[in-house]
Amino acid sequence: MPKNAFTCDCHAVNHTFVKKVRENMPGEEIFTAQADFYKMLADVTRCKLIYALSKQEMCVCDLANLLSMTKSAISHQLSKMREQGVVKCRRAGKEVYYSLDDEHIAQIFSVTMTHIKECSHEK
Amino acid sequence: MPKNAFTCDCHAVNHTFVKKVRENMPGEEIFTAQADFYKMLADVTRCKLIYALSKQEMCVCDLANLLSMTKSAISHQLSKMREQGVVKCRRAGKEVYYSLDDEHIAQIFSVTMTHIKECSHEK
DNA sequence: TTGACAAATGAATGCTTGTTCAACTATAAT
DNA sequence: ATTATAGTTGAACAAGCATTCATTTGTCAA
Repeated sequence: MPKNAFTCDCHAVNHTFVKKVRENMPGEEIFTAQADFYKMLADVTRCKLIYALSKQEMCVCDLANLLSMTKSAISHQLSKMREQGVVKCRRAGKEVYYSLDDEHIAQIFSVTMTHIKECSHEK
Repeated sequence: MPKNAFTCDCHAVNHTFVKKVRENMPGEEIFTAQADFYKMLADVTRCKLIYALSKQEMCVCDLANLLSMTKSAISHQLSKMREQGVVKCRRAGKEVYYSLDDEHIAQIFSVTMTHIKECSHEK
């Protein structure tokens, strides 16, 4: 059953505005990809991991030690990040070393850091 | 009870690496703020709202119509975004018009868009 | 090949969060 | 005042997700 036989439940719509915005609006896939990208960054643990790996290639043990977390928790997060192409890994004996696999991330990261610091000044 | 009497459950730790990274590592609050910021962007609906408002100031009705969603759903999201300082609003008669309240966001948004498009080319 | 340890994995658990529904407030028009 | 519509809000529900626990795989050393 189409919940939106009418596009919305209201009448005070400025169709000129809507049409104008809709004109060059990216498709659903773009927004989904965008949201997914931000989801990958939207967790304290993953933020710390990205920070750490931007400074130094490290193995799971190192990261677990650095963040005082279990290897399992770290490994779960790293595997998600690997799927998304955020980090890459190489095996060296028993250890697996992780590093960043995306130069854009560090860039976006630093812009955000600046933003955060500016905003905390304002308040 | 301290879950980490030992900092982690492993022995193969390169303490030089850990020490080096820990040295200038930002505090917990910074990472929390950062993750919270990304959380605000990590949703398809909010991405669309930010896109729309970056093009045109609009009221809840317009946005509900544009995205084919209920006013309630839109309003809930906008109120979260307002708390975070992402959007601001002004009342005009019965309608409430929303617009972006943070110039950094549009910037980060466009960097990400570029990133997304580049990555989709690679695959 | 056996033991030890790094890392990965699947299931389970508890917390977070987006949307819906229903009720409510605010404004304008009659 | 009453009615209609824009918008907000709180509770409830379902879906998603981070961590834990137990188990398994991979690699090295004895």
